[in-house]
Amino acid sequence: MGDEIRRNMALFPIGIVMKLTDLSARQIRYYEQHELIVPARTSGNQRLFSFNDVERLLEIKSLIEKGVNIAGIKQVMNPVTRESEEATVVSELSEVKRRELSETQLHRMLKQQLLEKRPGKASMIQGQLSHFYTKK
DNA sequence: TTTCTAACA
DNA sequence: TGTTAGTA
Repeated sequence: MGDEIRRNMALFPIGIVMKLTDLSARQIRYYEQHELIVPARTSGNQRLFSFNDVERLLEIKSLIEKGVNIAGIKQVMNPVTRESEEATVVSELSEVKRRELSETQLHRMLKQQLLEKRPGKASMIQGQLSHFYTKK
């Protein structure tokens, strides 16, 4: 169960996540306000995202593109619980780790794990639920 | 330079 | 959501 920790390690600042997800900083922060994601924070109050955070953002992005609003996404996605706690626990360690890795190394790590570890999580219920929570 | 919060032409 | 202001 060590892979669980790796995926919840808070590693990247918002700038990297923006490029990785093609979401604006405004959107990322907005989704956080609605508790769709709960990234860790550095001692300087800067957000640090984990692989799970990025995956959740991609999932959110996908649903938004399908016309699902925040309320709908909240009901479709599992609420943030233990994941955020674990991310917080390792935030300090991660902050140090992050400085040991170059930006390009981080990009590699993410792309790899994101591409290989992606067994279609989309289920049928999402499409059906979107019918009720879609906002024209 | 990058990120943060708050606010609004 | 975009964007800007004033910081840290």
